[in-house]
Amino acid sequence: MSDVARLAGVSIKTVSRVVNDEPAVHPDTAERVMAAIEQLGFRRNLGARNLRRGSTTGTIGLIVEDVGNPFYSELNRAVERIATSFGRQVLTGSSEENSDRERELALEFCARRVDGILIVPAGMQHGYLVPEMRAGTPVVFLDRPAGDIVADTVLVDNLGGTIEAVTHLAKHGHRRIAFLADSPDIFTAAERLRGFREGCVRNGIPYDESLVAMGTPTPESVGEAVRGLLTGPAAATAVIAGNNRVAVHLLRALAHAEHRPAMVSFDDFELADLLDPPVTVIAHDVGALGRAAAELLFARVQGDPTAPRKVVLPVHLVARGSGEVAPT
Amino acid sequence: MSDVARLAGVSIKTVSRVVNDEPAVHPDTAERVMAAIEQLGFRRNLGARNLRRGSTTGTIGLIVEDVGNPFYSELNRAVERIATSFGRQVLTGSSEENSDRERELALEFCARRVDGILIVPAGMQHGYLVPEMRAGTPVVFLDRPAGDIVADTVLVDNLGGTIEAVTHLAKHGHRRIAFLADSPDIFTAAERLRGFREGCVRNGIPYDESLVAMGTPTPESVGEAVRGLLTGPAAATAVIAGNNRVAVHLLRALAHAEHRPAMVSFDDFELADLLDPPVTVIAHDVGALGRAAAELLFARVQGDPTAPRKVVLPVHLVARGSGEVAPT
DNA sequence: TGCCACTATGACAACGTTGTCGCCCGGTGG
DNA sequence: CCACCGGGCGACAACGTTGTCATAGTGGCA
Repeated sequence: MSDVARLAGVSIKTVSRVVNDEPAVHPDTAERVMAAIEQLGFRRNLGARNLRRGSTTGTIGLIVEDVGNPFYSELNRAVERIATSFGRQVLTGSSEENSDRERELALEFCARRVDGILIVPAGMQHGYLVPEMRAGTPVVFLDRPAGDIVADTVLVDNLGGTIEAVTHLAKHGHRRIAFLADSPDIFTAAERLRGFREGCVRNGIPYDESLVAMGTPTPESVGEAVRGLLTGPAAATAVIAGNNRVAVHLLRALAHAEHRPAMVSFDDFELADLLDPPVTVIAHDVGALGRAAAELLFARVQGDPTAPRKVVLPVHLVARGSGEVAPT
Repeated sequence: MSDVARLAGVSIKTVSRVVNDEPAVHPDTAERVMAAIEQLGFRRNLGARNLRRGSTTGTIGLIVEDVGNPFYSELNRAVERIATSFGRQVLTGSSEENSDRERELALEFCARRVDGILIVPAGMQHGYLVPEMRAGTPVVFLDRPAGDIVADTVLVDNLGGTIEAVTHLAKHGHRRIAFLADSPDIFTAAERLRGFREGCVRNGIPYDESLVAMGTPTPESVGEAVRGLLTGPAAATAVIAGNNRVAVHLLRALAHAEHRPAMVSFDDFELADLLDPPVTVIAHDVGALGRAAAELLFARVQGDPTAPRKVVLPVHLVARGSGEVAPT
């Protein structure tokens, strides 16, 4: 900036005025300064600017499990849209379902003085965020709640959705329904399991623990669960996949099975409608999840002082075929 | 920091020493400072630190067309992995295939003094980056080349892959092959079209422009193209989808068709193997693309002074069924 | 003519850090 | 006893900006 000032024959303050479109600069001077800026390829240092002004940095942090997972990338996109509309940029990070990594990312974002943080928590302990929140960094949890602190949260109706899935299958005559999901350490999986039990109760189906398989979904783990739960005389006639990852592995495991169970997947996913049979899903609007959380965050950034809110977004069953077959 | 210093009864420089693990601090003093830091919830301001040290900011920028597109989110993930291994964080942005937006994002990243930029360009003019690059911000283009400047670039073999797709279909007896792709303004689409023509030539198939439909893929545009190209007496017996978006729309448009053409998709996509018939694709390793670009970027960040490199990654055909049917 | 208002500009401090340098003190060797 | 050394610490400047205030010049008006 001082180079520009020297070249234009003005003080550095005048350069500052020009780059900030402040009035009270003579047009001729402004032009000379612009020319110098152009010639030197000057671009103002936003870091220094933010430091001096003590204002917001114009960035927010987003922590998800895996930015490469279509579910989270759609979330990312929705968040980015809102952030852009508020003139902010997004720092993203993948926690990889590791609470240490989550913490590391969150604290680094705080050190960068992001204006706020959106977080799909991996861990259950968030006391580490208390000082940061008290220091004025708003935090909104999405898809899963905070572990041990009170904070803004946006969730989907995991419980209701899974009850609906069970009821749907029961309506089509199924009494032996298997439930495959991610590790119960993950809030959404635990909640959906709760919905599964409740759904069984409501439909007069005895809850059978041996039809439940939970754990980090891999092709192998899901394949093994399929062999265990869906074969033999006591085999389940229907299966609920607890999230989109499980569903994909499940579909692959079932691809070459002689007879396939009825199936409902929690989470919609691309091409579900084009499979044979098309997959019935409990769909929720991932974009809406991201938007709601981001809008809540920006309300906080702009000083909304109301008590922490908890928003639960609705889900709905999309019947496509895989869930509407009778037990064999 | 001065609050911490006051509370601990030391100078602010000593606090700085403690947070930086500098030697020459008495253990007792360090402990007092740590306690004060804990009590006040102090976290050092990375912006101020970077300003003072004049060092790198520990961030890189990534500009893609749409962070929500599975292709780009996988890229994002690969880039993030490398960035993490170099201790950097990633600022992401979606250009939405708009060159003004691309430029805006890139320049804002520069204003934030990112250590480097990875960009899937939307536009063809990149002169605006020259001052930034000269000022020391390395830029690596990926998936598509820079428009009018010389810069590091990592691409995939669009030409060879499409030739391979045509050859594969020709080998199965097809002579009337349709080509559906994104707008020819997009490098990859143009290049794949070139491969399509070259593939026709090499296989002794007359290139028929009326079998080519290009443009931003929407369900409607692809549906219309399908009606035009794949029906009637002169209908194509096979079709090549120019990218994953086109492929998905194409599959949906074909879902209820009475007889379906043979099909090959450029870009692999999730569940392609589970469709009926499974979709034959020209696959390339998106993760490798992201890794190669990010590694090249960090080599530049660390001062690699060699001439700009151009890397072309190989692609390979994965035969799954949809491309191995004879013309009807 | 004298004064005021206003425009255009610059000097300087400050944002929160860290690099440089120098000071004080206790111990060590001559 | 003194010179010297090194450990521990603080004062100060500087990074690149911008807010505050001061100043010089200009034109208008009584």
